[in-house]
Amino acid sequence: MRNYGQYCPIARASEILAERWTLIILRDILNGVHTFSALADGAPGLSRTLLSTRLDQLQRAGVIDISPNPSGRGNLYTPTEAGHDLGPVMLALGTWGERWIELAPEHLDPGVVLESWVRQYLDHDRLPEGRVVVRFDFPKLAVKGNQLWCIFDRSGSEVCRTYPGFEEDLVVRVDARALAEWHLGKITWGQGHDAGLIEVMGPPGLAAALPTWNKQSGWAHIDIGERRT
Amino acid sequence: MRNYGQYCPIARASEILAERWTLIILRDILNGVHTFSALADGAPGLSRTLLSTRLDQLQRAGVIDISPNPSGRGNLYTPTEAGHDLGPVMLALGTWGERWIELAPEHLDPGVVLESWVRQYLDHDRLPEGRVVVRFDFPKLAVKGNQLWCIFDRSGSEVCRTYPGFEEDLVVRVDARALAEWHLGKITWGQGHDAGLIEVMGPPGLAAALPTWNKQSGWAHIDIGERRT
DNA sequence: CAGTATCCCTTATGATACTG
DNA sequence: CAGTATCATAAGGGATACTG
Repeated sequence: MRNYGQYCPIARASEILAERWTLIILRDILNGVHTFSALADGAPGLSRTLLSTRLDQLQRAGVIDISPNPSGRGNLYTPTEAGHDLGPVMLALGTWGERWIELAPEHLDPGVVLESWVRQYLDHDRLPEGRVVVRFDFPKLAVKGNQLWCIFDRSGSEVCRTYPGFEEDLVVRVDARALAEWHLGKITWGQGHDAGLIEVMGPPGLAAALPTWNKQSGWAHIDIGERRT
Repeated sequence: MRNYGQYCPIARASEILAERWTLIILRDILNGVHTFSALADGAPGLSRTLLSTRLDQLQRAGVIDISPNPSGRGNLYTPTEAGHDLGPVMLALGTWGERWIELAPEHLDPGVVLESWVRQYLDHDRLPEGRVVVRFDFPKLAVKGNQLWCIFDRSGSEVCRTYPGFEEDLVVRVDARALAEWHLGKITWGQGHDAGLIEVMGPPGLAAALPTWNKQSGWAHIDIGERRT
């Protein structure tokens, strides 16, 4: 049953929002991700079929608009006013999640960690001129998938799962959890470094610059000290 | 895939909360509904099997406690501290739902409307001594299921789908939407009455008392005037 | 009564192939 | 590339029967 039959506002909202992937997609749209492919890239594990279905449902529910992309092909998926108004819901949900749901190994897909970095936390204005290619080694993982590349570029950065063909400027040996906690504002880069969880190899200037290319996470302020899980 | 693989707090929270029925069940538990049967009654359409599964998941996620019911048989399902802390999430979600999701006919199961009345909005302290039996006729509906009974009693009220065997003290002809909107604080009883959507037959004193047995809805203050759906 | 195990079916979803 | 239609499959969920 897709319908709860309840007039309660929580039930009405849940009919639309409490579906698999829906909130993830909406989070990204609200964060400025507006194209089909970019949404797909940000959610590995979500099939394009299902993404298409969800976007349809959100449009019919009046939460997003779908309009042809003026520049380039395809559509643009943008929040309606109702969609924008989901901000407080996202904030409440994320605040709760950060406080109460422990960061478990299954939350630490390194590809997602790097994608998030590039999409959410990277401050392109702080990047140096030109292209910086960084290889990330995740030593804790099985050999398959323990190496990823990031291409940092003011005009658009991206994550590659295979050698991108450009020479590596830096190599970073890093624990996926440390990287995630750094993004979340739980630890500083220096703390990760001192704990031996982050190690950067390459030109010292560039190595020192890497952690400065970031914006502050919106979740950093949440106090999980009170948590008793 | 049950897991999003994402460290983002919204994703972590969604893994647990964004499942079918989960928020409905949690809403009820947070509202003081603590037994299996009462939870099942409050969610027609939810099978006991699934309810059982969801309660299990919520316990494992640390959102509720399950403990033997000291009085009576069965268990008590109560919020943990993490569960209590969902209050703001529920509030944000309900506020959004009330503002943006129109009350459609499929939200107006009259059984649910009456159940909600009895469970959420009824102020037992204001009930008169003894038992008051009220039949509700929902004239807009097909013959099947258009009559329901409520037994109002200080020691516990309930909804019956068949004639409960007690003589009716009042008969109410009512539009399900009007009743729901009254509960939500969108209209007053008098407005519903004047619009011909609520009609009470029976002793005038009792008829006048009926709408005074209520508590104020928590959603009443939400301004949907700005909504543009 | 208060659940839970089992079985079976429906629905949801992923893979693939396809189209503008 | 940006999706969408089709189909096979897996997962989710309901009915029933069962247990303390």
